[in-house]
Amino acid sequence: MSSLQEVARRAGVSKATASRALSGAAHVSPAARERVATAASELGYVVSSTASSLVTGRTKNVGVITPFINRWFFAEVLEGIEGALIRAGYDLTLFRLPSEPEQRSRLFHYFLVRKRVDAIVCLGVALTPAEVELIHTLRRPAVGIGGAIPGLPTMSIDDVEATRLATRHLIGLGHRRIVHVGGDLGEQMDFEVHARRLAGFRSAMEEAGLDCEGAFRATTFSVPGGYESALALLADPAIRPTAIVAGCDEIAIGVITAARELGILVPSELSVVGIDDHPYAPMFGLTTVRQVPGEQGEKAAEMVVRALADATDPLEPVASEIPIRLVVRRSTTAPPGVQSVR
Amino acid sequence: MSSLQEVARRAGVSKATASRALSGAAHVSPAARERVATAASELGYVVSSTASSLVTGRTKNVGVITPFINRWFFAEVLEGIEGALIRAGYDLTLFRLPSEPEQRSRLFHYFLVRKRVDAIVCLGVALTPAEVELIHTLRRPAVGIGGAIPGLPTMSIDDVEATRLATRHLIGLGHRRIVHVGGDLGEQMDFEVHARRLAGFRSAMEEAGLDCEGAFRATTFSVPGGYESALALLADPAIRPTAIVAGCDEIAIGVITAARELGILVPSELSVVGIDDHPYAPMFGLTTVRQVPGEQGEKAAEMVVRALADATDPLEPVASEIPIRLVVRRSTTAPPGVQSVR
DNA sequence: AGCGCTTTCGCAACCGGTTCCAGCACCACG
DNA sequence: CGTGGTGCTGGAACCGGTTGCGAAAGCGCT
Repeated sequence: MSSLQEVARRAGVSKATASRALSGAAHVSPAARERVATAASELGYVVSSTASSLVTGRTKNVGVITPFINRWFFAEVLEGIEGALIRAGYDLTLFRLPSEPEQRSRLFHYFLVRKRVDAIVCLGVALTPAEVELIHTLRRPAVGIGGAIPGLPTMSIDDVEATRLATRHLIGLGHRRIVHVGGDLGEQMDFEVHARRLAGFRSAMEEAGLDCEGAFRATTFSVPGGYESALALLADPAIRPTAIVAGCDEIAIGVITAARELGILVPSELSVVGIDDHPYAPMFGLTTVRQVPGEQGEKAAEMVVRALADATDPLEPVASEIPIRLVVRRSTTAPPGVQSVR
Repeated sequence: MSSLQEVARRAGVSKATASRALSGAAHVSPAARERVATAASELGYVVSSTASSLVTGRTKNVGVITPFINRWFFAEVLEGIEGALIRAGYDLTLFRLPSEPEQRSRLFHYFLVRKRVDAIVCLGVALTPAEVELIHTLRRPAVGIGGAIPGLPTMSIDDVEATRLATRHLIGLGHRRIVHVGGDLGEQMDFEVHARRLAGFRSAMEEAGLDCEGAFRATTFSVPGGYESALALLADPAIRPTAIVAGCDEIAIGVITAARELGILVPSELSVVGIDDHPYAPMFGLTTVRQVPGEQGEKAAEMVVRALADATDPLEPVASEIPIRLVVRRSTTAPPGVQSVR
């Protein structure tokens, strides 16, 4: 528990020189630098981060705000962020976004405003204009993940394009009766992912001249959600679609499970496409639109780190879109009675 | 961005009084307290946590070390910890445990030793005696989750008892040919959960006079792991067991999926028990041994917070075991040809 | 009214670094 | 040999709070 003072004394130099020697770059003679280094290691000296950040104003700490931790996408992004931050020498302080507005504003003002974090990563959180404003006046680098935030750089996939890709794939195979089982528009997260994925589905359907009437089923973004929804949807052969575009892979897996339970063969009687390329997708042979959340987290973290390192160049408030691509597996084929095109 | 100095000036008192007034308890007249409070709120004053912790030595920050973020158990515990910490006014700094020993020791010495965190929660990390020693000499409260750590208080379930419960349930139903599909002993985590769950299985089998020879299949702790393993295990009717004890619910779900794919009826031809009571368990009608990871995290966090609040009473280094219980659903019944006992 | 006690308040010394600025030694050059 | 410059170094002033200690003020008591 030794202080810089003691290191300096042991090395026979002043606190100032010791500080310069340890922080690397400065005008310090090689001899002095050497003596300080050995003194420090002999004493097991570690700089006090609080003292250091009090004077520099930098905490070497990045705050991450997210509504969920225990969901695949979020946990995966978090891992990506964590890795990139540690690599750059930053700690990660985790905040779960409170749902009550009052708590939320307290989080922003109390925890983020004051010297606790150097920068902010907002994961799956659509900031209000006032919050963006606050971040700007504090001159803290910030980046969003999961959707565009006006005034802030963001990383996300193009959700509209994702379902469009999936839907076009099915249409291309010859499907006409397609249903989208997606997230409930009412209980969606801050970002309008659910609405955007529905929009992509609609766009592809309309582009092919297909009717979207009744072609959307809302459910929760989970395996049981897809399962329940599919049980209801597939029970009646009269209205049964030949293909389903799921809002995410977990829903898709629920759908496949329900289909199997009802004795409906996938893909010969029912094609299913998901979005995500979840680790479980290969096992179900799920055709899906691939995104890599960990990569998004990593890129976002690297952005703030870069901005922190080079204060001269503030982050451009642009919405970057991570490329996605369709991964075709065994869960999709031509509809019954239609010759496979390929 | 106002300082205490300015608040004091505006309230017409000294820095000292202002500090005392804001921190609540002290000998400050109601009038002065009031004036300081309004001055602070008018200026939007927020105390600088770095300055404050420099002098007090407390950071109001708890470090959590974990090897994984994106696994059900870990993410769930993390949520529990986060909630409890925020409620107590603490921040949570997240560290993923590096696998390289050198990085690991750097994490302990550099990040944890020095004023960055007041306390430590080790999630799924078995500390070495040296690490425990270090924590003790630094007098930092610490608690482990996921298994017992000598010298430290820990929260976990009794893993041996968990599989024993599950196995006894099957034996009670009349099963004799039971296989345990569990975690690979080689690639297990720091704690010997896999080995302990296997031990519980063995103990129940032996207690009933059943042979354990070849009754264990190692796989990864995931749905695909259980799926692959079950495909291989169930393919040959000659060796097919009548029941499977899965190392966790995800494995169990993989097993059920594989069984369905092979046309094996669950539970009439194959009973399956899991451990966890994963959110997906009800959908698969999975009989399982219930644990609530979020609760474990919450309790652990509350323990360190309590220790932090009351320094006089250091944490007893005892291993607390969270109660577990069997939740019977539809995936288990008497084996084929045996009359149901119940 | 005088005394002692309690409460309230301000001064100043910290906490442990970083960094500005001035001093100093030493070198090269004219 | 004097002078200007360069490279190291140390003193000291911060950063923004907390807290021990003594002074001052307020109070009840004899």
